[in-house]
Amino acid sequence: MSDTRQRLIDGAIETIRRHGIAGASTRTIAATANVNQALVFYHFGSVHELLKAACLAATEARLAGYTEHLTDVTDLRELLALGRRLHAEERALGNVTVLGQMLAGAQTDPHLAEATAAALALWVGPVEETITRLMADSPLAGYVDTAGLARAVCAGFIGLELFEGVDPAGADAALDALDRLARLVEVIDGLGPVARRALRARLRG
Amino acid sequence: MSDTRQRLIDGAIETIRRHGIAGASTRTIAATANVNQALVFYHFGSVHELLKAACLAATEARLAGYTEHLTDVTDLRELLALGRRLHAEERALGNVTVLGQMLAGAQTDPHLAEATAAALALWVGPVEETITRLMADSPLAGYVDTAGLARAVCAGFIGLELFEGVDPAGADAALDALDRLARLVEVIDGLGPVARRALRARLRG
DNA sequence: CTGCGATTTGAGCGACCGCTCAATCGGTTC
DNA sequence: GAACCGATTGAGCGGTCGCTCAAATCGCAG
Repeated sequence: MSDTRQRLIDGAIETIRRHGIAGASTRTIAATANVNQALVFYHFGSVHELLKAACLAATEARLAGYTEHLTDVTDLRELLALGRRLHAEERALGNVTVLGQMLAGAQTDPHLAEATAAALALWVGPVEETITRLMADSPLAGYVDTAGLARAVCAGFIGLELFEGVDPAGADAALDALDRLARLVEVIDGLGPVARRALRARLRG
Repeated sequence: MSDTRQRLIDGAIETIRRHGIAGASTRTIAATANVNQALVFYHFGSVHELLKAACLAATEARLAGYTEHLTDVTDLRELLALGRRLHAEERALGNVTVLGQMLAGAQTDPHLAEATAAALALWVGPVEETITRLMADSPLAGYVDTAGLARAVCAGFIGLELFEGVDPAGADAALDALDRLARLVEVIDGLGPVARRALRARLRG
């Protein structure tokens, strides 16, 4: 891996964090990376390819210290707290969430859509595994599709990250509310055998 | 209200839907509206002001047939189904969700952030009222902050709308999972007095 | 040192951006 | 008809965009 390539990717990530996808031009990226602007095209061919590589790298870096912690999670509230901590770190570090910018751009840019789908899969996969594991001995197992639930959780976090940029207090209140709901599920999981049977019957009926 | 003003706003909304916020230039907007480009600045002063007006108008139009239906909603699943229907209509109509684009842009553009906050408030308010009403006689009343819950719901929908542009099947699975969860809450709300007391005690403990 | 391929550089092309401006138009008033 | 005024027009300014290109520079094999 060329040194210049890596510096361009790092510069692109930082530029997206500071100015959003729309503000990530080849000139600002190159300036941030302390590299000649024409090298973007020598190494990546187009600004799209650089952005794709940068977005994937940003997602991988973001998830690097996250996926391994997922295996330690023992209940839903911990999963939520882990996401919340990561979310706060991301916010403190770089202001703008890269995945949110990618998703918004992906709505109209096929190049970005491809990279975004790949980045999302990197995130959704481990979350789904964790949720499946957590729900294994819950009365809700088999009742809620874990794949759908994982996507709902991830989508919710992305929405909240975007929310945070406009109404930080509201986003915090939303996270508190979700924490309460997670506790509710925890309580349900702690039900005795009689109550479990009753609940499952009600859910089926 | 000048006819030209309204046509520019409509053109701006359509342009954002088709090309995203980043692709909504004064020239494309004016062309879509069949209006001279310079009139953007005569009527709105700047492209920012036009986008602000357009985003607010889009949100109002979106909520027009929605808020009134909220008063008919009698349980959480209906609220979800209503959001889902609106979401599908939006997608069928214009490809790109305007609020999602606004939120993404608002992360780095203060002008847009102001308008986005206003638009969000238009949406969150009625949802919060509805949720508060629905939860009034639930065992969960007072346990979950309705303001936070409303924001979580709205943020989740925005995340899902963005998700839909990249992975439609995944977004659908997520909505199905949320529907199941809503049904769970419904079951909880239908608990008898003994079970309610037991649940509340567990939630407190 | 010479030659050569890989890398880097600065300049610049055409296209589009937000925005300005003098000129023009159309309706109202005297 | 003349004077007036809000609305509209087309041209164009300065600036940034993605991208190209010939020339310069570098590390290395012969």
